Amino acid sequence: MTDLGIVDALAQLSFRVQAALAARAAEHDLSLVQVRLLGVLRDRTPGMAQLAAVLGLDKSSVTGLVDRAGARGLVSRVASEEDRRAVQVRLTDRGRALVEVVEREFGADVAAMVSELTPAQQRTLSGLASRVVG
Amino acid sequence: MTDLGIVDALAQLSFRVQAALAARAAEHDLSLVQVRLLGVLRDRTPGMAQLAAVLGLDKSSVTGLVDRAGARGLVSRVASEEDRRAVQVRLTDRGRALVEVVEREFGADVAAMVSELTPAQQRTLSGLASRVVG
DNA sequence: TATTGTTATACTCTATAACTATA
DNA sequence: TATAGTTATAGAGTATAACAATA
Repeated sequence: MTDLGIVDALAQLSFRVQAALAARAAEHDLSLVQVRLLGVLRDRTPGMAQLAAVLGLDKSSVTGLVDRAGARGLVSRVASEEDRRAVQVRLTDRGRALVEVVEREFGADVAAMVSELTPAQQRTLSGLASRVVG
Repeated sequence: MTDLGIVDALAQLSFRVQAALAARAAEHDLSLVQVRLLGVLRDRTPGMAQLAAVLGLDKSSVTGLVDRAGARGLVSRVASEEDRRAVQVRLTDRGRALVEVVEREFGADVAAMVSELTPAQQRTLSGLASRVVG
């Protein structure tokens, strides 16, 4: 394949990767944002303000996001014990199971996407991408 | 940096790249989708149905998208001469100027993002990413 | 009949501003 | 006063279904 140049190559790759994730999410009636929400909650039980910071959203946006995920039984709000103003958002078992399914499927999509590269090239790509984001 | 593995590395990289594009777009009051719309129109004057196919949206969604871009003077609908049902969507001069600014700024962002890699590594990354999307 | 495009409707996602309750 | 969170409101983005006009 012709080299697209670093800008177009990374731009197109990012669209492909995001499209794959969005498509897998959509199969489970999730948007990209909902998947990000569930993903963040896999190893944390943040408050609404922390969640807003991590997701790069206004806290009022997160209210609706958590409302809708909660209505589907994927997350729950737990009252904080130290601060009576605060809540902690956590994954339900169902939410955890769902995010694990989506991640497994998405992982397979990415693997397929890079399957034309040799294993050594895949390691090189992984290492370079890791350095860029690290 | 620790190697994240190919899935997480590409996922995180794609979020970074998309976030950079969205941020640059937002500086000009554009969404990611509006930027994609303008980008598609740089070298084409498609009909609404073609536009829907390229963007992966329903044609009714494209109606609103083009309406809003048109209200800002970025695109225009031109009646097709062959088919009296059809329109052709084209960039206005203002739309073209705007998309060129955003692309230049975004290109600089990507360049900064990979600036910790050596030139040789950047070429390697560009080549591998190009092969994946090609 | 099939295709091109719009309209009506409903829902998600998002931000700003105003609000309540607690610190 | 400051912080945690919600509510009210408005607008963008999206899809489905129904529609009009043309092919």
